[in-house]
Parts: sequence; C-alpha cells; structure tokens
Amino acid sequence: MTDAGGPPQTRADRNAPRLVRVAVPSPLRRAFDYLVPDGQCAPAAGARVRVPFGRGSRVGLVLEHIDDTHVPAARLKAISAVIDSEPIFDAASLALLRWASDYFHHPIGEVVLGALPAGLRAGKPLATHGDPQGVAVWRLTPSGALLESSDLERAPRQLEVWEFLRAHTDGARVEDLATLAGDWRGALASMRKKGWVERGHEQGKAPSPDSPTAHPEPNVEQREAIDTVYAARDRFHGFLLDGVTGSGKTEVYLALIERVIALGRQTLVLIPEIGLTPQIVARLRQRLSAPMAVLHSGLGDGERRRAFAMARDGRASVVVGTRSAVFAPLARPGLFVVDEEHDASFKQQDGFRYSARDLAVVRAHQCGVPVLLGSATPSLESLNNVATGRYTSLKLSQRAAGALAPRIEVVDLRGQPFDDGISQRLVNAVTECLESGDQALLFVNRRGFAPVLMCHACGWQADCRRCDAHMVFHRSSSRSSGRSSDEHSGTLRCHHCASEREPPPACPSCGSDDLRALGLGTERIAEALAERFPDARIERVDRDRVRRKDAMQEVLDGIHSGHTDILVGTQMLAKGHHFPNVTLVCVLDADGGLFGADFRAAERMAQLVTQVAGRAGRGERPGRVLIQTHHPDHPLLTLLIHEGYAGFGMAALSERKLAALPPFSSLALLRAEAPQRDRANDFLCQARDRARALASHAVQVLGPVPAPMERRAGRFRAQLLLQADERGALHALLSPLLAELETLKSARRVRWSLDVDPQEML
DNA sequence: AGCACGCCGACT
DNA sequence: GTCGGCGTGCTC
Repeated sequence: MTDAGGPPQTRADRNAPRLVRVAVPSPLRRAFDYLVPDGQCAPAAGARVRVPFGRGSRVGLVLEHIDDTHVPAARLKAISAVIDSEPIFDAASLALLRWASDYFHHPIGEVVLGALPAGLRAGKPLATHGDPQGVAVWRLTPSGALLESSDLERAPRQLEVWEFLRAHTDGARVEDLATLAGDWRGALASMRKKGWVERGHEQGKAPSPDSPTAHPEPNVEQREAIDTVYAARDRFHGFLLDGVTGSGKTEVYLALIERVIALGRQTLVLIPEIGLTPQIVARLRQRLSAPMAVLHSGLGDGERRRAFAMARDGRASVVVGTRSAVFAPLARPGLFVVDEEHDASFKQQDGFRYSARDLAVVRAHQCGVPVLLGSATPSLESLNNVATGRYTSLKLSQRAAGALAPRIEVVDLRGQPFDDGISQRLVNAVTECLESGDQALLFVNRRGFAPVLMCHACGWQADCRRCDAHMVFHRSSSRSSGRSSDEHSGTLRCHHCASEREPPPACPSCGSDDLRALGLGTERIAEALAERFPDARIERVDRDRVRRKDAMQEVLDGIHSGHTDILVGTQMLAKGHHFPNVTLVCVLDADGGLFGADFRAAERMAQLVTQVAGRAGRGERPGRVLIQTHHPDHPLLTLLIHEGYAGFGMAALSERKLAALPPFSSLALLRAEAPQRDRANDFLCQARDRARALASHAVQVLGPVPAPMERRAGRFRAQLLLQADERGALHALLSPLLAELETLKSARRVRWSLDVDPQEML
C-alpha cells in the first residue's frame, strides 16, 4: 500500500548505501533487506548479523548482497551488529538451505536459523579452530587405569565408560563418549568424584585407530561397488547400494570414506535415529583414523556447536548425523552417504517438513560429488530412480560367510482357534526355538494392553474426548511389572493426545460390568506368552518400556547377555539392531500393512517384514520367520515371500503407476486445523478455489476432505491434496498459491501448513 | 509467530 | 468509569 508511489530505488550509484538481504527467523515466507552502516564492512553472505526487527532485535543470517530494494527508504533499518567475521555457512550449504526453503515452501528464516545449533541461533560466537589449549578430552587417571573390570561389575555404565577410556589412552572427546548408550554422563561424574577420570586437553592430532591394517577384505560385489562409486568421485551421480541385511553395506561405506579422506575431502553420513543405533557411529569411529564429528539430538548444545565447527572448517573428515545434519556446512565435500535410505525418519513430520534423503541428493548435485543411498529394502522412489536410469544400482547379494537366508512362512489365521493373537503354530515354533536355546522376537504393531475397551452388553467403547480415537487400555500403569494388581486395574490412554483416565468400574452407558479389552497390544502378548511359557524370560520393548533414558540399553544388554528368551516389541525393535541369537521372528498381524489407509502401507509392511527377517539367524543357525495373517493369498504378500523384496518392489511400482501415485506423480498436501470444523474447511475451500484458478490442467486439486482422524487434541483437521504428473507443474502452482493464502483472512483463524512430498497422508 | 492497536462487554 | 476479549495489521 505505502510503496505504491515511487519506482524501486536504484542504489547502484557509487556512493549508494550498501544493502544486504537477511534471513530473519519468523514465519514470514520472505527475507528482509537491511542497510550496512557507513564505514562498516558489509558482512559476507553466510554470516550472522543482529538486526532490529519489529519491536525487538533478532539474530539473522546474510543471504546475499543486493543492489536495490523495493522497500521504501523510510522503512529500511540498518543491521545493528555483525556477529561473524567469516561466513558460518559456506556458499554451497547456503545454496542448499535456500533450495530447501523454496522446494518445501518453508520460511527462509526458520530454515536457515533452524539449521544452527541453539547457541549459534542465539548469537553465541562460533568457536573456530579450537580453543588454543586444544579440545577437551576425558582420560583415566593413574588410579583409574589400575582398576579391574571386576571392580566395576556392579556399575555397568561406569564399566562401559572405563573400557572406552582404556581404549582411548590419549583421551576421549565428549563427542566420542556420546556414542555410548545410556547415562554415560552420570557415570563419568561419579567416576570423577572417585578420582578415576580427569579432564584434559587433546595433545596430538587425530585419535589413532585400533589397527588400520585389520580391514576385512571386501568380496567381489563390495569391491565393485566401491570402485564404481570411487570412479565417479569428481562428478554428481546417484548410487543405490541395495544389499540384504548382513551383506556388508557398512564395509562399502567405510572403504569409500577412507578413499575420500585420502583425497582430502569430507564425507557426510546420514543415519536414522542415532539414539537407538549408536552401532554405526562406533564402527566408523573404531575403523577410521580421521577426526569425526557427530551431530544428533542427544548431544548437548556445546557438543553440537563443536561438531558444527569441525564440519565447517574441515577438521572433521567424516560428519555423521541424523536428519538435520544434511545442512551441516562442509569445507571440502567429497561424498554423501544415506544409510537405511528408506527410513521414514529422514522426512521431518512437523514444522519444516523436509526430506533429508532427498536433500542429500540435491546437495551432492550442487557439490558435483556422488551420493550413495544404502538399504536392504530401498524405497520405491529409489527403485524407480534405478529403473529410469537416474541412479546406478549396486547390489550386494551375498550374506556374510556362513549366514543362511531365513525361511519365511505364512500362518493362515482364518478359522484358527486364536487366543490372545497367538496361533498354535506360533506356540510350537517358539517352543522349538527355546528348546534349542535360541531367542525369539515377536512384533506387534500396537503398544499397551488392548486398543479398545468395550462393553459386551451394549457396545459402548472408551473413546478419547478430544480425539476421534479409542483409548488404549494399558495394564501396567506404573512400575508394577508383576501381576499382583487385580484384573481390571490399569489406565486408559489416548495415543494421539496426552489424555489419560481411569477405566470406569462399569459401563457408563448401560451400567453393565462386563467391560472387555479387545484387540492386541504388546502388554497383552507379553502376558499371554508368560502364561504359555512360564519359565521363559520375556522382555517387552516399546515406547512405554523404553521411556527412561537408559532403558533401551538395559534391554539390549539383557538380549545380548542371553538373559532374555523372548522379545515382544513394536517396530522400534526392527531398526538396525543385531541380535545374533534370535532365530525366530514373528509378525503377529501383517493385515494392517496389507490394507492400511495410507498408500505407503504395503511398502512399509514389506520393509518391516524384510528387515525383521534379516534379524533372524545371523550366526550359523538358519532363521525362521512366521507371518500371521487373515489374507495368506494377498498378492503383494505372496510376492514378497516368493520373490523377495525386489519382486515386491517391482509389483508395487506398477501398482503405483496405474494409480498415478508417487513416484509417478508429485503430491503436496495442504493441511489445516482449528478448534471449529468450519474454520478449517472454509480456509481449505478458499484455498481450493485459488488453486483451481491458478492450476493448469496438469494439476489436480482434490478435496478438501476431513483428515483420516478428523478431531485430534480437540482440533478439527482437514486437508487439500494437490496432485500433478509433473513435479514442475505442481511447483509452478505452489509459490503463487502460498502467496495468496498468506493474505487470506480465513488463514488467520486456522493453523495451516503445506507438506511437499508427504510421507503420510494421515 | 509475536506484538501492538483498537473497539465492545461485565466488573472494582 | 476501566480491565480485557480477540479481530486486524505489521515486521526490512
């Protein structure tokens, strides 16, 4: 309105004030222009500045120098301070951040500042090139070095720290220690009190590797994969390392990383959920002599800043991290690796909904270096990229020496007597397994005791008051692991909001006291197994059980020491853990995956089944996998069992093609939620009208429809789907559409967000 | 998102 | 007479 008057001022004249475009953290989808005060050096692109913004002041990041601006001179403000004398993001990382903001349509300020550790976001200085005294390390004191492992047998955490420090005689950095699971910090603190450990400073350069020559010799396939990627070291190319579990993908990563280090370049390795899988970090650390930086959410901010700085100035030859590490600045990028590339956790599910896997590919492209995506169960997107020739497939088909592929069997549940979800065949299999002294692993897709509490007399069900969902009956409300408590004690919990309440003593609708817990959860399965196998030691692994910080490690210890006989758990057990003594794996209910509401349900089920099958029988003993289903003839399931994941993938891809679903089309989902149903719907109807007006016929605008679970935590949710055969057509629509949506008054009354390439439609 | 300004209800 | 509800506008 106010800038309607004059033409854009041109400031190209010699004495023109210098201007910079700054990303400022705010939900506004644009950058802000500022003056550089006279006599001051213009901050470089990629440097942080403090700027006045609205009433207050914020830390922003310079995106570029500009010659002119549409902002009227009267409204322009000057930056108040330059924080970094050198850019904190190199040009390539900055280019990636801008690309990501553009592609996922998330505000540039939140994208850029969100990629920084909290301290840097707040304006703390970046510690460059280490403090003069060197990096702080922990090491054993002389008295600590005199300990025996038996002295620490009652303190397993301390024992682990002690063993770690004993292996790192020149001191272990905090980032190194962070690869240990559990409360290593607490253990370190008590060991310090006892005078066993001390803080020091790193003397030498890189920590020395255990034995740099002890590399296992790669097999033919591994060697070919290594050579093929290495041959592409000076250009962009995508590779899919498609290797069954146990075929040695990590060995390929390691060999390539070593070669890339020898070229003087850095490798960025992305892994899913490092909190649960520190193994790969430990393995990289143990094998590689070069300094490594680890970036994940479990780190403290100081550690994260140090890792960030090491990546940025090139001190770290290898940077390993979860999702957000894809934005870490790199001085000399040489290779990008995404391990378990199919894993859903690479896509952020709220706020800035980016895909770290896809961004790794974009970044490799921008840097002109190869990217290696690894998985035993590649995403259909990646399989399609191989089929179209965009990626080169590298196959590892041989399992490690002696390991046999597991036998997969389908258990037809139809017409079977079926107590607590456990078929007789499953009971027999577990019995055999335990008799031979092995461990069994059972997957259930729900935690809690039973997903529904129903009145047998009138059909009433315990529902959440704030969500369109049943409340899940949990038997173990607290630490009482035994079954001392009476039959009906427990808690009703909603898995979609924080609601929790006591189960009613009788039906609130008809007064009957015949309330029954229906369906299967991990607690019920564990309980049912305890009845059938009274002598077996059963461990339950789900989010409830592992909530405590070091609980996961306890569970894993129990499994590896052989203390546990039967494991009952959710998907979280399928991710990356190696259980050499497990020879029987059971999927208790595969049907959810066959008929899930989401179009990716079958893909996820196939990945889960294949991944868990890979857990079975890694020693010399062959594994056995049982899949319980009411649909034993389901074509995708049959295919998976007889042709393996590759056969499944081909068939699933042709189904996607027929249905014009990704990767054969591009999707974007506009979501909205509000306390009133109409508000969410009104906004999306307006959005639909604008979208239709802007859309070429290449883009379909579908909806709005209520979200699959319409009410969640008291808010009504709805969504509008945009679908296009060509990605370009979709993105041509999105930018102008979002610009319009921001100006809608109905937009102010809802919470809305755009999800580009949605992973879940729920 | 935050934060201001601004214009209409039930209270000291 | 005011405290305060949230609708509307703005952030270089």
